[in-house]
Amino acid sequence: MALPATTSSRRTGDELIQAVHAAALAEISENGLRGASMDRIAKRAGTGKAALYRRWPNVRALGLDVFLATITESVPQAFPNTGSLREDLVGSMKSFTSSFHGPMALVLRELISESAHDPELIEEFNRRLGDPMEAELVNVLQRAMARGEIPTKTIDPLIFELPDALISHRLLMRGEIIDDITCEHLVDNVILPLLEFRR
Amino acid sequence: MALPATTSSRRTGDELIQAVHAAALAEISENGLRGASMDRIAKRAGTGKAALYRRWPNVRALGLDVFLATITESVPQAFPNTGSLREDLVGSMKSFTSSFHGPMALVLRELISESAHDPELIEEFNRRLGDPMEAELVNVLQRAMARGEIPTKTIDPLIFELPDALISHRLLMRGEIIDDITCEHLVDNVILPLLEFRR
Amino acid sequence: MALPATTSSRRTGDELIQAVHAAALAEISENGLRGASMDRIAKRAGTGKAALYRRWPNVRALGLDVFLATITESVPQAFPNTGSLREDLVGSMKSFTSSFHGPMALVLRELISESAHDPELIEEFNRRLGDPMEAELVNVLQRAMARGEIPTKTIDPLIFELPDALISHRLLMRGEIIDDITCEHLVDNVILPLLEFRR
Amino acid sequence: MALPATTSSRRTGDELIQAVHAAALAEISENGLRGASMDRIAKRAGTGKAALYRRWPNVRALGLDVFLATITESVPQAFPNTGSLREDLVGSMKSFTSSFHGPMALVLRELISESAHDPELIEEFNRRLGDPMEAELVNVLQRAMARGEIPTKTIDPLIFELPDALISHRLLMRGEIIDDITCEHLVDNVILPLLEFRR
DNA sequence: CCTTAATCGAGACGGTACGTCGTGTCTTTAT
DNA sequence: ATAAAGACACGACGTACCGTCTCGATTAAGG
Repeated sequence: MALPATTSSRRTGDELIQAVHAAALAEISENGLRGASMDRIAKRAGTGKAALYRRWPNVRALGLDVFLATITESVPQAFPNTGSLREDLVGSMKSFTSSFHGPMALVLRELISESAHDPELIEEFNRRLGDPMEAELVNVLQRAMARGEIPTKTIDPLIFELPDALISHRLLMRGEIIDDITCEHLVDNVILPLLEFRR
Repeated sequence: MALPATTSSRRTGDELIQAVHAAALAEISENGLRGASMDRIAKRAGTGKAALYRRWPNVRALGLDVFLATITESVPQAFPNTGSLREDLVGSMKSFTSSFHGPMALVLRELISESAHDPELIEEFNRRLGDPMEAELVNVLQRAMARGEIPTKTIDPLIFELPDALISHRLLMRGEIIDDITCEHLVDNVILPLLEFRR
Repeated sequence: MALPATTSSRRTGDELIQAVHAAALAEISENGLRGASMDRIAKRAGTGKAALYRRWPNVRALGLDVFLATITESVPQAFPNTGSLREDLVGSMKSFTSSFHGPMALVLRELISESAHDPELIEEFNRRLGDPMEAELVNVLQRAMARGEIPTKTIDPLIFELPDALISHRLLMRGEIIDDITCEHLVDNVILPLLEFRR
Repeated sequence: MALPATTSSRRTGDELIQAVHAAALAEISENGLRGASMDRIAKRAGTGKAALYRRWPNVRALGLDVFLATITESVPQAFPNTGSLREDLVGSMKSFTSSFHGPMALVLRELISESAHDPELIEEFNRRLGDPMEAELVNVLQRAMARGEIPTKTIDPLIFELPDALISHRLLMRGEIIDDITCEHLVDNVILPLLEFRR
């Protein structure tokens, strides 16, 4: 019958990591990334602290790992290709923001907050989420240029920053992920005008 | 008779607060707002922890107080009135950003970071710095409307958020206050176009 | 109509002392002499700490004062003179021990306990309670010698110590004042035999 | 191969306890049990407060532990058996009292003093020192009865209390352990007469 | 297959900071 | 001058975490 043989009392590798992820997620949801303690996560996961510190240097790194593991499941790696710049942009923003349900938004908030004290966290975050997304965005824009929706010229990098900045600002200050209406509003009234979008 | 006061061995009210502010500033500069400890601030200020906790509930509140006390000295309460919207905007942004020298920028960074865990901090911050600045900005824009530089219509509040969002984003992610050139860039390529500025 | 004129908001001298005594007694009953705090006593008495420290150097001294003020009201200053050594001894012991009701016994217990750290407390205690009692005891014994109940010779001072030692020992270890039966037992089976009492 | 162990940088169990005992003894000798602080004991022992609180709930319990550990090394567990009741009694009292050198006497004083606030301390004290000694004393008396030195009848328990009471009374009030001469005096003029000792 | 090395669970260790409380002194305001 | 109120400087309290380390038990790998 090939049962997975978890009769054992000790867990190893992936099995353990799953348990820790679950424990960390619970702990962070309850106490925030800031209030989470390695002690409690270990207790919750039914393991010792050493097993945690062997894999993650501190709570932040663990938190980021859990966050990204959870998010990258639900965030589509490729942005939509609708044939319309507006739809591509709105769609990708919506799909990004909508992937943060309740607790995940708060975890993201705390990760952003912790960025101020942890350059490695920023780096890892960009490497695993920011950079891929930026690359996709570039594709979206290049397709729009090819279609003639926007002028073929270098795009002011400042414009790239605006959505990120706005999302993190709202999240930090109000604790809310921007909703779908705000996404459309941002695209229609800020991004597209600045890109000299026509039609 | 003009005796120089302060013959006393114990400090009272304002005198003590000055000492604490200085101590807290030093401590925060060295260890960050996050790494600052009430113990050490008290020791530095030559007082006891009780005197601190009597006035501030935690390090964040103290940090904010010190920050605002320092900043509100150097930030001009009224924005410039040059007769030109562009000059008004660029001038006020520059004067705002340039008031954060070295350590102050880092303190601001940490305050923004801590905002994620402390709604009262946000409130106090807005009350003492954000709101007055927004009011001034409204004046600037009304003057520009009167002069006919921008259309007389309600301005999308999203636009108000962009500078704040950008400043805090850059500060969190890169630890830098945006420089004068970026200020001009932001005004010329983002704000003014979105305001439908003519001439 | 000669009302006692406590219309004033400030109390003076004796009036204040009465209030402090009452407050201290309440505080000590609740928290023990050890757990009593000047802060709370002042608060209870509706006065400031300065008024307390102006009169008593510390909680122990105040406690002793309250204790003696209360006790010396109820302890008869002179021992009985019944014409019988046994009756004199039993009577004086009983009248002494029976003057400690509930809370007072605990206060005495704590005073004895604090004696270990406060020589002045011992001194004051002896001066105001121990010495007078010893003097009375000497009278009792001299009368007995005159009546021929015990030999006319110097009495071993060790015997004087036994009742005190026993009372304090029982109080410290068990928290109880010795009862009337034990008083009689002590006199009949220890003190009188050692005094070579006849008949 | 007989390696000398203890190459480690961290101490474990017994090793740590030894260090703490030494530190506590030093601290108590300097500041008294009352003035001793967990902070300082930890500092002296080169450990953290947590390691102390993990084992002892407060300074008193630690003090008692140190005291008993030190005393039970030097106090002979079995009383002498000289064939003479007087010698047995005097010998055992002397050997008991003489085991308190300088600082130890003061520690005992403070422990007795603290007994007033800590029933568990009394219990532990009796369990580890008082009860064994009483058992030995019973043996001494039974041997004396067998030899016919004292009448074979139940002994008034009050008599058992007298030495303890006297020792603790002297210690509390004068800070002194009774000396050898007083021991003999007590045995010859109080204990033996009350036991109806003959010869 | 059996040893050897690694990892697991548990928790102690040496530290640091927390926020509260109590002390005894000192200042302020008002009687 | 002294009462009431409470701030001040100090330092101990007992708790919670941190990140490291130790320890025996268990398991996986490799010769």
